[in-house]
Amino acid sequence: MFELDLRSRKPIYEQLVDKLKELIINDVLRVDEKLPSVRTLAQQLTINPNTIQKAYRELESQAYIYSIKGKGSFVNALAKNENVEELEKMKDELKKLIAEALFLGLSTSDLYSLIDEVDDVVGGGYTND
Amino acid sequence: MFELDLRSRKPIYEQLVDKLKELIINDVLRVDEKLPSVRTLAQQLTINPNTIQKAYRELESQAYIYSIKGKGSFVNALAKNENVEELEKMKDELKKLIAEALFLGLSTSDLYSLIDEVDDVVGGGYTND
DNA sequence: TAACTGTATTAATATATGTAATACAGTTGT
DNA sequence: ACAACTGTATTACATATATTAATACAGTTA
Repeated sequence: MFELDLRSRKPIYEQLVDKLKELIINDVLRVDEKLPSVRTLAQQLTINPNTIQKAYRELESQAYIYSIKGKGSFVNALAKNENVEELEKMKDELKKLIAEALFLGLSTSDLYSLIDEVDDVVGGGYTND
Repeated sequence: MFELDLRSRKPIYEQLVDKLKELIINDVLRVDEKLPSVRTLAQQLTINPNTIQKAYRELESQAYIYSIKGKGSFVNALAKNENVEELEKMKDELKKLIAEALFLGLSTSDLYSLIDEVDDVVGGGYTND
């Protein structure tokens, strides 16, 4: 399904969260699609089930997935704009990064291009104009 | 000078790096201006000098400051576009965040606005058109 | 020389991360 | 009902990282 860098200083569960978000965002994992079970994925990646669970719990708290005891974990039909808190965090993070990028020499048009580039990839299906 | 959240899960030295970057980027700390000494700042913030040093070392490795033994640490006259490696990292991070932001419901025009907003604050003096 | 700078090292401690083993509860298909 | 699967929780242990502490060395400055 994907690969992890076990030697990275970045915690495994964080890598997992990032990768799964990526798959969900890029529509590789579709709404209501079942994710691998905690134990199955742990076996595939040869890491501990608890670590998977930690990642899933984090994804659930961010409303990317939902879990049902006995059934499994599934991709959430994400309510756009519902997660106001997450969205504000996101904006703050973006501002910081943008300021830093401008400082390092990127131009505003460089940044515009970056947005368009990403928007093309994700299909633009998420914009609410 | 600034405040830290000692209870945060984010390491103190990382908070320090972020805050100091912010001050440098927003021109509060100017080129060649002397930063507080390791020991002074440690005393002001009531944290350990080693923690300050760790932050300063990180800032130095990212070319935001330079340090001279016996004299002090100073804001660097940052060579724009020089730090190619940092810039690529930056772009990758930005792409991830942008994809996530679009997914969470932000529109491309929301993101454009965000860029303009930040650009106004930092004065636009860093764009290389 | 005294008092300041950055830098380095070693040790002790606390917290975070990951593994391991085990248990409990809900679902599904036989 | 049962077996085999799901998520979830707990406890313990090992390891890595973060932080403090004490101390030392080297360069600068008045």
